Amino acid sequence: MVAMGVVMQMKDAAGPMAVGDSTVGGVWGHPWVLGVPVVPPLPPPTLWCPRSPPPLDPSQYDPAKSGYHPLRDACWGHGQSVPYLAVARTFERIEEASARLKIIETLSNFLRSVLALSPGELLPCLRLCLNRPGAASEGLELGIGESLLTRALAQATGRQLAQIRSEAQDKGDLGLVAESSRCTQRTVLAPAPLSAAGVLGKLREMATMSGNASSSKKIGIIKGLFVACRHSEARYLVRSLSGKLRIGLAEQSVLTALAHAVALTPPGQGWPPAVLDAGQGMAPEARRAWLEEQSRILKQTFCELPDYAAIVPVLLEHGLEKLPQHCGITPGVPLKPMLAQPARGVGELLKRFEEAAFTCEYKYDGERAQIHVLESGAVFIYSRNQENTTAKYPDLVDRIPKVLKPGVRSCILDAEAVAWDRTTRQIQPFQVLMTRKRKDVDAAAIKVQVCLYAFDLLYLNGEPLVRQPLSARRKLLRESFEEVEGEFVFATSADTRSAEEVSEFLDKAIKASCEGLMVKTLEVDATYEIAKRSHKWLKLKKDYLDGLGDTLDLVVIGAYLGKGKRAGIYGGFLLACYDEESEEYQSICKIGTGFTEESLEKHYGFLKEHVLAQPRPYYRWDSGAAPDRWLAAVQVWEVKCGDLSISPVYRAAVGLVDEEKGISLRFPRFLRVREDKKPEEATSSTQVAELYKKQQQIQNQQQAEKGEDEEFY
DNA sequence: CCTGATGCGTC
DNA sequence: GTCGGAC
DNA sequence: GTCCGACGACGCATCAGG
Repeated sequence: MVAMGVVMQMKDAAGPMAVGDSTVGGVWGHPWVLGVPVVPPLPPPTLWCPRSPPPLDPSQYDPAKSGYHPLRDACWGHGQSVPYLAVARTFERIEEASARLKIIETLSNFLRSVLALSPGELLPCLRLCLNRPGAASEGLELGIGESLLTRALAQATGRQLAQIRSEAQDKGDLGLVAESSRCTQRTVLAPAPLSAAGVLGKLREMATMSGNASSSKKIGIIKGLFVACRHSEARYLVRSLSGKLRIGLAEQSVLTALAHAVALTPPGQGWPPAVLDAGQGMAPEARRAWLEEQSRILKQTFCELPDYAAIVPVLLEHGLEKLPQHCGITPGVPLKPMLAQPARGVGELLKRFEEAAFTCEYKYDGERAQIHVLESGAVFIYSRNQENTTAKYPDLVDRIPKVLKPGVRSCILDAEAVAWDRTTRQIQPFQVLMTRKRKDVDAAAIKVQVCLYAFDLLYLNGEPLVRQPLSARRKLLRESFEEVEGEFVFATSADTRSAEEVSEFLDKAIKASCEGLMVKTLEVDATYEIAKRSHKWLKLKKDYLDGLGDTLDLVVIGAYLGKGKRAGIYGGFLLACYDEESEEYQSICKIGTGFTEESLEKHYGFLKEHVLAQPRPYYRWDSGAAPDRWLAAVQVWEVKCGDLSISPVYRAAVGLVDEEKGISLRFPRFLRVREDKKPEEATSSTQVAELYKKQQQIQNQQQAEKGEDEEFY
């Protein structure tokens, strides 16, 4: 019954906001949005647009050309569906550029044509550009990865799987393989050209498929799309399916481009549109400032309502200026969370905040939880990325009403959900939290308890609080909730001023099983306006500080071929510690960050000379972490990490902490080559085990166990 | 029915 | 999550 | 400072295949 209730609530809240995307016709049919045909009946082109030139050849479409004209330079006609090739051409031009302004202008040009010619397809076009089939809260998953995609490609081209795989490794991009492979699928008739909306429709269709044989059905759809691909379409289709567009375009640039497009070529003008460049005649600086302001409006709205399905129809009907009147924070709809930037030391921190008053809070090692309480009493929980995690936390859903003080009718709360041991009354490691079930959780069967650490209040009783400073939000937070130990408490904080106080508080946080501190201004620049700056807060962790945190000296024993911008060189490496007892190198983690481009090139040049046909007999590893290339143990690297963890796949220090399992590193990054160390002088298994055991979290846990034992005897 | 591989989310 | 590159 | 895309460990959910 409880689960049922949750489901009902979710449906209710889906309400007006979660518009969703209706499937947009067939791949090649006319687009339908919200069940209404978006193509109005039109007289023949010659009658309504006498000077309309024949549409440009889509393969020549160039949204990056200077002086772009949304109608004349488009490659489709008014009311026609947007060719997928226009999208692919746009991606090509964007991929070629590295300057963001150029990228934004190119995308904006394409979107202006969509606005002028086929506004009903704006949403699917945006989704393709973002490479998301739907809003995060829709929970759509393609369920397509490299493996499935490679199989589909092999089938469509009639080539061997191994051949596709090896070419993909060489090129570092399955999309390029697809583009250069001839499709050998037979078709009775030449397939009709792909439309943007049609491709998105297929993506959404695949995302909703599940159950037996769903993989082969998906492969069938991919093959069908692939057959119809022309020019660069295959490249971007495959990249979309693999989830990595790799063209240097993502959310922020899409938002800017959309704002520019809507501002320059306003929707809702009828046909033919009178205004194609509303910025025409403006002085360059005035035009720049105006576009900047338009973009700010859209971004602010998007942060409060990150759902294009809700925003786009309003944009089309009312324009950009009036958008905030129609779209804003709504309980039940997740909003973008404030993020934090690393601070490399207390000094940097004080310098960044200058004279402004700030507060330090414990940084809890759990999962971000944005908790919505609706007027109806319904409770929803969202993750940092706006995924709906309500079903994962029925215990929290039940708990929230109990901690609300009288008079709180609706609110949005920012908090961290942390694993909590009720017996020892202690915080548990992140790894424990992750073992909770995620779907259809029965509150009565929960094994890992969770304590909520609340640190912000974004909405209260019908009023958004995001434009108020943290001091005011925090006051309301503390006034609106009742603390219950181990269930719902406010994040421990200290409104400090001096470096010494911050340092002391950091040590306290670590002793309390936290990762470090979050540092936030209280009054100055202290609003929760993500659009203005998404990383307003600072985070301070031991491992950010030079000379602090754990570093290990590890041996490179394997390498992985790089992808994307690391194509042609190694993109990651397998590291090992040295076990003096057995004289083995035991795998401990992979590493793929901390390198400059230059150092990566160097590593490739040096290590490719040490490739082995077989791993050495004295390498100990698990099939789950086998590298593309085995390497002779010739070089030691200094590596920094966050925590050390018990690992299901790595073998370091196996038998020392756990009988079966080895140890691995959380957040490993490359620091430098240790030219002065021989491989046998690398960090030993014993040392790894010691590092594991000396972690504060583990110490605290063991302390608690000891206490339990004493009580027992 | 069970198991391993894969996908995708958390950090 | 961390990090470096381009702007 | 912002934005983006390389890459990390790990665990649940799902599905193909034995």
